[in-house]
This record gives sequence, structure tokens and C-alpha cells, in this order.
Amino acid sequence: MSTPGDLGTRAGRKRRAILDAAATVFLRNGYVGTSMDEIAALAEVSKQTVYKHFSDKERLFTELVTTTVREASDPVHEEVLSLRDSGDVEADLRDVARRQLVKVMQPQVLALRRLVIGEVARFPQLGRTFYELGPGRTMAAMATAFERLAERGVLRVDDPSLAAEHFNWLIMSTPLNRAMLLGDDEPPSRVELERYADAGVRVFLAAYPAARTTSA
Amino acid sequence: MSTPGDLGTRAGRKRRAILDAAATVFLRNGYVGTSMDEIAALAEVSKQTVYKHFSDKERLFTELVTTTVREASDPVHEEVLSLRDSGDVEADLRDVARRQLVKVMQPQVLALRRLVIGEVARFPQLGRTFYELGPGRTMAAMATAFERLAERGVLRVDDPSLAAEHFNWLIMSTPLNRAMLLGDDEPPSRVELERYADAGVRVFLAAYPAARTTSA
DNA sequence: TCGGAACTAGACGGTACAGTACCATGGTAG
DNA sequence: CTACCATGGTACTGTACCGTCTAGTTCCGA
Repeated sequence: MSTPGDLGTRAGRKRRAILDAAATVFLRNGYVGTSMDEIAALAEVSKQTVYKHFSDKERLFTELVTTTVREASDPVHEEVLSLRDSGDVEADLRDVARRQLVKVMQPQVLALRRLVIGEVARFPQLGRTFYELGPGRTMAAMATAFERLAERGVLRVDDPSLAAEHFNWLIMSTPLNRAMLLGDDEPPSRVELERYADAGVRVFLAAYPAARTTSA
Repeated sequence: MSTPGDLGTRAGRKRRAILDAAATVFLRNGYVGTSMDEIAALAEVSKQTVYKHFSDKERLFTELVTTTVREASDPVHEEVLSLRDSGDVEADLRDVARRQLVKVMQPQVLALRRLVIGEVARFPQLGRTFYELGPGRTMAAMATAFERLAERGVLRVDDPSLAAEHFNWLIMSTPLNRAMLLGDDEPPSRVELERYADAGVRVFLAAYPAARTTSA
């Protein structure tokens, strides 16, 4: 009859409220910095109800993280896949790079990344999940796209996986690592992010040149 | 008379023992996962003595992190500076890259990085310190080295800071980010690290070409 | 309308831990 | 040798919080 995630039922709504509250509090205060009472209060739900839906703090936390990562990563994944049929590699790489960077630099995604990294010792599985659903999946998709582009002769790539790594990190490393350590009180503007992305693409194309369809 | 750090005095030895124990426990269990009793026990010192040397847990933690980062970062910094007078840019870049990568991938450095990232919300200053003493300082040194090499005409670089960022992250991103999220149960071998470093240098030199002193 | 399931509110046991208080003791300077 | 300060050992205070329990209340379907 009723699915746990069904928002039509009362149980479904409560469950969603708890997950939303948990996201807010965990991302702000970290795993140990968060109390179940706080989550219950913010969700406007009794603590008993929290424990009815999630057997304990760990499960609530892991479930929250996995669903959040999956949701955040899906759209990026789609766009990367579409790269394989690109008609204008340079322009499309720039597009993908810009959009991907903006996604990754959202404050809540950054907070989630910090959180998972900080808890890798306590929750090793969570780190794996984050990697596989996030950067790992994106780079795998990118590698297959590069492979296809190489077959079509529009991009010179010998090791697609390595190229995907290089592309990915040329775009994201500078702003991402700064954000990890410097916090996001003064996040880079959209324009700055585009500069990082474009510069990364430039370097990438110098090493993995695109064959232009239209010559000068 | 006596300096706090002087290992000759009894107080100095105790202080060092406390810092060593703190390093072990904090790096293994994180900030909140560590109790002052644990540190005192491992240092074979009474808790009273711990509080005599460090007014509270926060100060002990921050003092530990700053001294550790500084110590780990100094040798890398030296070597990067010496790049400016390189006679064989390609070979020397490869050398620097390999050594830098090995340093950064040491388990305790990785643990420290995870720890600082996870605590950025609680200790923003610590993140800044880590960045400025670690990657920030290295990349600044690298930028001045590149600038000098460009003046000498042996490397084509227009924006030295950007080039330093690109170099740094081309080398380190892949193994570093994997380590951050996947833990270091199965750390990459020295050979694998060298492959990452060499591949990064290759891409870097494609975008920022070196003028060869000796031609084929 | 009615019965059962889901929910609320709050107390409670158990545990862990930061930081303090107190006093005995041992090394060290003078 | 002695006075004294650093240290050891340990008990203690206060707090926080997980997870459980109880007792009463509200929602919803039949």
C-alpha cells in the first residue's frame, strides 16, 4: 500500500521533514556536532518518530548522504554523456566545464564534501559511495565520451580515463581545494568560476588537441 | 631561563610528549573523537600537566596542527624555490613533481588534511593556516620560479600564478582526491605515484612548453 | 463512529567527557 | 639539606546526548 518515501501519507511527510531537517543540521554542524533532539525539533517531530523512521543516528546520516549525492550528481552525469556526439568539441567542453564547476561549488555540495571527508575514518563506506556516485561516475562517463570522440577523430586522446581525470581536475581543483580549506564565506563569483573553467579547458586542449571541423 | 620548547628541562620533555601523543590520537580519531584523558594516558602524564601546558583542548589542537603543517611543508618549499635556476626544465619539473607528490601522500599528511577539512566549520583559522603554509606557499614559490624561467626564455608562461595552480593540481589531484574520499587502506605505490606525476608534467608542458637547451 | 496505528511530550538511565580541586610526592635550585 | 614548584593520581562537577520508555493524543481508514 504505502511506500516509505510516499509524500501522500502522513508517515511519508514526516519522513521527508526529518530528512530535510537532518540535511540542514548535519551540513551545518557535522556528524558529532548534531544531536537527534535538534533534528527532531527542527523537523517539528517527536524524537520517537525519528527513531521510528531511522533506527539510529548512523543510518539517518548515511541515508541522507547517499540520497543527496545521487540527486546532486545525476544532472551532471547526463550532460557529460551527451558530449560524445558533440559537433563543436571546444565549445561543448567549455559548456560542460562551466556547468559542472558551478554545480560542484554550491555551498551545500561543498559542505557535504567536507563532511564526508572529515568522517571517512568513521564511515569509510560513505567516502566510497560519495566517490563512486560523484567524481568517479562523472569521470567514467567523461572517459567514454572522450573515447567516442577519439574514434570519430575529433579529439586526440590515447588514455581516455587519464584524460578524464586531467580534464576534471584542471577545471575544478583550484576553486574546490580553496573552498575546502578556506571555507565559503567569500565564494568565487560566477565570472571567476568561468575563468577557471575556460583556463582549464585551454590547457586541456593543448595536451589533447581537438581537430577543428571548420578551419580558419 | 627555560623556553617552553626546550627539551632539556623536565617541563620541555613533558610538553613534547604531550604534543606527540596528541598528534597520534587526533590524527587517528579526529577532534571530537579524542579525549584529553586519552592524550594524557598516551603521553604518560597526568591530565593536570596537560592543562598546565595547554590551556584547553582547542589550543592544544590548533598548536599541534600549525606546527605539523609547517614542518611538513618546509622541505617542499625549498626544492620548489631551486627550480628557478634549472638547467633542464623538463627533468627538474618531473623531479619536483614526484617528490612533492610523495610528500603530500604520506598517510599522516593525508590524515591531517582530512582532519582540517572536516573541522573548517569549527576552526576556520586552521583551514586558512593549512592553506597558506601548505599549498598556498608552495604555489606562490612555484609561481615566482615560473616567472624567472619565463624571463630566461626556457618556459613559455604568461600567467605564472595560474600556471602554478595548473601544475600543482595536474600532479596531485587524482591521487589526493581519491585518498581523501577512499581512505588510505590501499595507498598507491611509489611507481603509480610517479606515473601520475609524469603524466601531469607531460600535460603541463604541452600547454606551457619548455624551450629545449639541447635539441635532438 | 470507532479502533488501531502513528504521533507528541517529556522524563530517564547510562555513558562519556571537559575542566577543576585537592593532596601527596618527588625532583630541583639555592 | 631544605624549601618549593612541577607533577601524579584521582575524585568530582557540570554538561551533553543517545536511545528507551511511558502515558496521553491525534489522525485516518473501514
